[in-house]
Amino acid sequence: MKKLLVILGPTGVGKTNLSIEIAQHLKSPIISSDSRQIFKGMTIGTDAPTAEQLEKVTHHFISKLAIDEYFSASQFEDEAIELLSQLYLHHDCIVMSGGSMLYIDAVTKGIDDVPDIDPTLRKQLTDLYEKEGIDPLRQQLKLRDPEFYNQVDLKNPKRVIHALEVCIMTGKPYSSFRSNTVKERPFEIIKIGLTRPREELYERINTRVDQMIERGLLNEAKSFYPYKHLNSLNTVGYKELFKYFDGDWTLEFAIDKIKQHSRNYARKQLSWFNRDKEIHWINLSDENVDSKKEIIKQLYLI
RNA sequence: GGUGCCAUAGCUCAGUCGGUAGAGCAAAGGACUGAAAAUCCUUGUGUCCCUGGUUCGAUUCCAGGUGGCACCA
Repeated sequence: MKKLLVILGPTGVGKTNLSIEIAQHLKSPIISSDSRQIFKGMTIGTDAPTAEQLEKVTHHFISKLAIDEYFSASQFEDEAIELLSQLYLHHDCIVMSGGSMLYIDAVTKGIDDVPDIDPTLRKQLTDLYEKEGIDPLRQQLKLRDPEFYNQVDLKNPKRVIHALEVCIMTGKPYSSFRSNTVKERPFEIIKIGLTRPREELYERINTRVDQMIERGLLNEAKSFYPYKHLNSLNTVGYKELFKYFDGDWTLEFAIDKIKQHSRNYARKQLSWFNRDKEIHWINLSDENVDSKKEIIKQLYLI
């Protein structure tokens, strides 16, 4: 059976380099599961693979979209699954690497099919939320989908809005689309989680941010400043610099915030990954372990 | 050297008319099914600077000390 080797882990742990080594060893391309590296030009701020690294191994879903293009975890699922079916014609094992939790789950577990949402409707509901708060949205959801109303985090506007827009769009309760099942894939999935001691990870994140600044993150962010309202740019490393460009923050403060928010993101990723019992963890700070060999070993154990 | 003000959570500070204390930020933990680097939730014991005095009881009042800031010499 064909295999999908998923290499995941918190930001800054060292996924990119190790993934390239593994992919070269397996003669596999890399499918990136990163919701921000997929956008063109966001290279320094997302620490996307460099031109040199891209030359070593073919990467998919890197610098693929313009920053104003809509994309979702579900689209990623469809496109990645389709791509995999083609790649498996010539490969037995494909490497997928990245840290976007929902994107990884979309491919490995699947996301339920929900009809496309009309952007006008989303805008309407978002406007309503901004004008009148979340209460009217909750009330509507309670009427249209009492089941989901009882499960959802009612304080989270994105969840409530999304459920409601599906209800309105389809005339059916959102919960009727939720199957709560893991999709069967025609390939085996091996998940390798890369980790490091918390302090070490944070140190790496901090120094990486300083390096991004040296590599020219300011110019990169400045070129996106006119598009700062786009979802793609609601991203750590950019949104803080926009505050600096706005004159709200000093540069020093903005850089500290990038570090802080990157650390918070890493913590959040770990929190998500920790409940996935299928992940085989490798501690990259453990010098007694040859990480590459360990991953290859895991690949053939399964 | 003199005078005044300040000293409380990792940081900035509030407060206790004397009964051992609480906000914001930070931090930690968690949730997560088509925006996910997004969005949201939960969590506050700390020699209340030190020593002595008054008091049943002091972080709170008083005295001295130490440190910081300001002003006057």
